[in-house]
Amino acid sequence: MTDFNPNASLPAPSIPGDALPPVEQHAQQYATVRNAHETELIEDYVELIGDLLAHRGEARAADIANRMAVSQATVSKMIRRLNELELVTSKPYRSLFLTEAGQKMAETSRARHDIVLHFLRALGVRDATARIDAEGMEHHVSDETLAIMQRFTEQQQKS
Amino acid sequence: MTDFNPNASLPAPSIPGDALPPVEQHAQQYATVRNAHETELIEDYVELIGDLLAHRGEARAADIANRMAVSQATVSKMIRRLNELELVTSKPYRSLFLTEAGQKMAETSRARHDIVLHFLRALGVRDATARIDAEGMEHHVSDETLAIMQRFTEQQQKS
DNA sequence: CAAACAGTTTAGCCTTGGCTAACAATATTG
DNA sequence: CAATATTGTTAGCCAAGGCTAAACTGTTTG
Repeated sequence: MTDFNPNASLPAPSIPGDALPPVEQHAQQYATVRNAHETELIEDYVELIGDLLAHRGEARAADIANRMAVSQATVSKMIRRLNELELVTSKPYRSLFLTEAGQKMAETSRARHDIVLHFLRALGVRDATARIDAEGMEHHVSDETLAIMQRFTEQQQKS
Repeated sequence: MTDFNPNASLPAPSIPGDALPPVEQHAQQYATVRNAHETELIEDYVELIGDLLAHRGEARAADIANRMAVSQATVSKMIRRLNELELVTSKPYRSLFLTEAGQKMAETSRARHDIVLHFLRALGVRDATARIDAEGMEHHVSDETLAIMQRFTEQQQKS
């Protein structure tokens, strides 16, 4: 460590208490995030398919492509994966449907999503912003935090 | 739409107000998330490098690999990208340093991260959980929400 | 000061999740 | 009912972000 350090001055360790977490814990944080990323897209698809079925009665690849702002080819490929994972059933040129497992996942995702969305609104975030943030955040909120968010929202509504 | 619909009954549209958002808005949500994903890892690296420099005086590939729970090869490849993006400077086999742009990004990320972390703690989330959640959430929280979180945390501390 | 160890880089592989272009099937409509 | 429009699929491309194995550099130490 005899290197000249051009960053030596800033950013200064703002708060002494904010030292680096121990390596194992730090590693755990990143690993958890990476893990979430793997399932996140799958969940988004399943959740959207569930919503389309609930609100429209059918879920077509074209709708998904439009709503996700993604090409139909991408959706088609993804549907194959969802099939392999046994989350959806699909006949070519027909609406998609969710398997048992798919429905369970859709409900869980939807519930998560709603809790986060309602929480953000209860906090005072504008609706459009809340929707965007919720979409990104939902996969990274632990059950513990989720429970707290729900409680907060309920309390807010009472007053 | 003459298909038999095995999912017709559930999940029922729980709240009438929770209809699907208009296509453009919906698409915007997903696009924003996809966009965040592209920069997210970069920001994590830069933020971590900044932290290592601040707390340890140097940032070596091996430390990053350990803290991110990722192979050194992966870090090495990533550092090449960060170099191309002119966020870090590196001489082979020497500690990394941040460029101007890198420092700015590190500070912004750090600030974001801290706001989310302190907010979660103020909400009542346990420290270990808050750290994990913050790591995942930080890239998906809009400036608007961030401001609200900060205000909330301050209020909480006053009482 | 040579050998061993630690740290770094490179090469080459894999999967994911995008894309476009070309083709195939279904639906709509003149 | 044929032509056209819409929708879905396939093939083949790309970049990102992982990995292991092997080669190389630098440091430490017997």
